[in-house]
Amino acid sequence: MDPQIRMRYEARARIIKAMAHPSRLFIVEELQKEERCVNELTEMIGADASTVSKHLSVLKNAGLVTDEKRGTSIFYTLQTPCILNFIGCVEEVLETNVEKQLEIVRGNKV
Amino acid sequence: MDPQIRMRYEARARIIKAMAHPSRLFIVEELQKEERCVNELTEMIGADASTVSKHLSVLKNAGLVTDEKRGTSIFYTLQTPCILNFIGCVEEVLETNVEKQLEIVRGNKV
DNA sequence: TGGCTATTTGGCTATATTGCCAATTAGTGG
DNA sequence: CCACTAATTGGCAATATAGCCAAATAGCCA
Repeated sequence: MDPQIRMRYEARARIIKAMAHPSRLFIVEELQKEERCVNELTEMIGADASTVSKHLSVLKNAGLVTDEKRGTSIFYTLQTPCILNFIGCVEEVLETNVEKQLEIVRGNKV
Repeated sequence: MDPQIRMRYEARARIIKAMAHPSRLFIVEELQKEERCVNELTEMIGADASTVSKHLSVLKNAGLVTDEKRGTSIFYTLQTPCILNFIGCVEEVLETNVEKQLEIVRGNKV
């Protein structure tokens, strides 16, 4: 593959990889509703604060969220409204997979 | 986080993770145009055939592609047309990121 | 059957990711 | 200034991923 083309795919993959984790996916969806500070997200997720902080930094480095300090808290905001389509498509895939399994269980494919 | 909710996010993350690799992203986009056999994809990507085969199995396990044997070749087909939105959103993020960098370089933020 | 091509699998190493703890930084209020 | 809370960073161990080679499998055709 041409190096320039490869770089293009690497850039895209980096963005996608930033979302490829349950907690980060949760954060993205939660921030879709409203901005949240690290503490709130930490409680919701139920992991160590440092873990959540690192997840947030991954999302931030990918350009998916931005942060703003207010008082002692840092609030994170989603930067990409189109993520909605993203999740929608993923759900579609999941549904299709389950349907396929159902077919197998029912024996329609045999 | 509630275990059931967590499982939901884990399922979604698995799908997304399947796409979070340059070569697999390339494959997905290529299959959007037309079905391809392993050999064709291997030549396009320029990696070892076994590597490409493993990437394809990741995509297959995620339910993103299906395979069909014809002759000695195995053709892979994309199962999820909505992936288009996916990539579109990722591109949007990339563009926004570059724009932000541009602003920083130009000093508009200072 | 034997040789050929296409593909997958096993095995291995190198690298990346995750998540916790401990320590640090930074703002806030008494 | 001190104590307190919020958040990040460094470090470490466990686990996962990637990609190559070698070997196995499978279909095709002479």
